[in-house]
Amino acid sequence: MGVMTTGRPLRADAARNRASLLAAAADEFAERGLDASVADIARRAGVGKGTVFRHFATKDDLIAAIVLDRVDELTTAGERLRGAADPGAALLEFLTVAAHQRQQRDLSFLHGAGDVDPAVTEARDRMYRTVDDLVARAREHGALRDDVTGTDVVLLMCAPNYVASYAPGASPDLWRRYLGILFDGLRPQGAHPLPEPPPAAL
Amino acid sequence: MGVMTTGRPLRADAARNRASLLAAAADEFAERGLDASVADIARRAGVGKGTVFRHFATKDDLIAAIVLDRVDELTTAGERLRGAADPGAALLEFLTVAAHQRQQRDLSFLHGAGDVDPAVTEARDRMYRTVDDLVARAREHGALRDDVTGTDVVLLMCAPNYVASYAPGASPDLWRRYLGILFDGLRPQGAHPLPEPPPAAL
DNA sequence: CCATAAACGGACCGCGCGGTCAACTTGTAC
DNA sequence: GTACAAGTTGACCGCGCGGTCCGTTTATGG
Repeated sequence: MGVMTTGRPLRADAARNRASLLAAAADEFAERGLDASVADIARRAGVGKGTVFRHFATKDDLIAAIVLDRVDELTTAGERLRGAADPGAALLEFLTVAAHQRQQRDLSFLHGAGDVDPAVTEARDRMYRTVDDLVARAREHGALRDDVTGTDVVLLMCAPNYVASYAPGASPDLWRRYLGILFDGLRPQGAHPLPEPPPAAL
Repeated sequence: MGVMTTGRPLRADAARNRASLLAAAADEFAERGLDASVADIARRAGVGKGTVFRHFATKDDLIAAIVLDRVDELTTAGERLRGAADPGAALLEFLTVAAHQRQQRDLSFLHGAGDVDPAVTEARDRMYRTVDDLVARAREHGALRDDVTGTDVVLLMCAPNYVASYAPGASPDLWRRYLGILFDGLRPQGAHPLPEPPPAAL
């Protein structure tokens, strides 16, 4: 079951509620993690709990809808950067955009969110291809060590956020620091051989 | 409330059960995450659910007990490496030990586990100091960029496991690959200045 | 052996969760 | 203005969780 297949257009108020709901859910998940309760999300959006399930058949579908949005944003950013003059800087910029998506304590659910909805799988694949592309260009340009793959980058993408999320009182921009360290590790200069082969494509 | 304060020594079978319980819980948490149910843990250990709570007043206390073990192991490893000839290699070895602690999907709960038990806080502080020491030595030895702190390393420690945990079918040693990349990012050669100041001590 | 305290086990409790539903409200097309 | 479909709502359900409790079993010191 996917994101409620809408036959005809939504009524005005329904569309508004759907939007508040998505926003509230994104905030709530960002603050409390994926365990945030549907009731809390509804309250935050100023609607009844029943309304949530009218728009999204399941909590997982709600998550899938948010993931879909985020992934599409990322893909768009990636495609915009495909033509950049400096492919190395473009890859760094892409990773910055990825990590910058709010303070999202971690967007692990980017991978997490099961494949309830084929639209999510498809969007995710598109994003993976975009990353592959950015990685290939950066490597050709000598800005990236030649033993890392697009899959590596996809996996590493969320790490700065994850790491920073464990420093309680720290700056909300702390992830930039760890992205800096990560990116230095991805540069070709002074790269040491890696002990394990790259993982298969996701 | 801490790990059950034991007045006198445990009965033989009780000690055995306590050990199975700790092992079963570690396995279960590693496989299913911290949401694994106490009932499942009890079943896996071959004891009744009541027995779990006889040994650990609370699920959080059980977690704390495991964390305490792991942290102490780490500290021991760190202290052993303090005297190593090559402080750079020693730091890498320490990070390897840290990530190697089983396939633990992530040992995030290392930070996570609230400060229910003062013994945990104390053990954690000891470990932090050990890391500070290893970091200082590595830096003095020119094996580590001079803008990263012990706190940075503590935060980064779990990243390789975290990253690898999102590659479903991959090698259980995949974390070594990402530890390699991370460590290259920590080397002084070709380090670019970091955009954010280091976080305060945890 | 036996007496006894220690340890065990599983039925039981209250809670909060995701999800349902039938009565009610409201936007909208004519 | 009105009729009706679309939308909303909160009480309600079943479930599985962490945690409790007491009748039963068992290790152990003398």
